[in-house]
Amino acid sequence: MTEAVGRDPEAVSAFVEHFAAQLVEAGVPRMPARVFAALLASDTGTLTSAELAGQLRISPAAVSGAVRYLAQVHLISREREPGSRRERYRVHSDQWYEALTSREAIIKRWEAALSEGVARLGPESPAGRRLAETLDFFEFIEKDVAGMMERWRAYRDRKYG
Amino acid sequence: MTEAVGRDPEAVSAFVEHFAAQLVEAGVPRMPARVFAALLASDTGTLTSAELAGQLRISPAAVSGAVRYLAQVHLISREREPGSRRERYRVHSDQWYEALTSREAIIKRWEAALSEGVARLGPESPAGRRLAETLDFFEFIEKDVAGMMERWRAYRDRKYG
DNA sequence: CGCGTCTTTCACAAATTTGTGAAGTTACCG
DNA sequence: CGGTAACTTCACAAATTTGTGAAAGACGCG
Repeated sequence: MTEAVGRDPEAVSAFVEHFAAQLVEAGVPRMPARVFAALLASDTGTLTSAELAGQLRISPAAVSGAVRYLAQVHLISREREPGSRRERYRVHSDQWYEALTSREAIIKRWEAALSEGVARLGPESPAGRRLAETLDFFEFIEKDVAGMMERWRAYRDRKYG
Repeated sequence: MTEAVGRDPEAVSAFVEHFAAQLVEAGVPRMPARVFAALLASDTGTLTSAELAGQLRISPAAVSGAVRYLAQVHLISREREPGSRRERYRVHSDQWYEALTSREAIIKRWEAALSEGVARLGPESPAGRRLAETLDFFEFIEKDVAGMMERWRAYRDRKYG
């Protein structure tokens, strides 16, 4: 066993389950949420599949599924330990919140749907106008979020070096 | 039947189902998503329970459940038509995106969980530091989002009067 | 090149979620 | 004050999702 479990397994587990529960409420599937929280609470920010299975008391299959999900939405990356078929999963400690908050791909699809709606309903109809304004909002947000992340990085660099 | 169905029911329905599908993918339960999309695509921005049930081909019970959900997360408001037991549901056309994007309550709970995690794991441990920085991020975001909404309103007022 | 370990895939059982019909409640209207 | 239209609650059936064990697949190592 590596340092992964941390000094006080009880404390780690308490945090992992509690934080995961919040993510679940926000719409994240349960296993991915637990895996993600476990990674976040690990000292190195990385854990192997076996460590995750042991710590969370779930089957390797469940780890596999959760990890695939998290990688797909770019919340973690998978790296192969050289000289082993062991895989290491890592939180993108500097980027993961962007994935959680901006969700660019999803917004893009919203925009596409709205845009089509404007065309279908007619840009001059009251409903069409409402949709157009909504679309406008998302386009605005999308640009502004980029700036916000910029500001965050500046703030963080100043504070944490 | 009021103007609720719009000029081309086919077009309205196509948009409603398509947009709702995108919301569902983002984690919104199906019925609330459909009801919300229908309201968004209505000319007045309001529909009655009966209109929703008819247009979406769902039972009054389903409308009731969806509407309760949407009201709880402040995506719609319910108003009583004076002199009728009919209820009218309305999209908060100026505010609904804030509810969708900032999700303040959820972030608050994330912050609480993170804060507790920092305490439990120790602010000086590597994991504790990671959690602390994450918490910091959310606090930053929370403040900045307020500013972003401000900028949106200014932009919108200029453009739409 | 084949052994052993780690990971993924697959089919299924369990648990959860979803939407419905029907009964129950509320409150307008005569 | 009933009658009744409109909404809500409740219990349940259907559908979906979730996590598992078992088997198959990948791949480093000897």
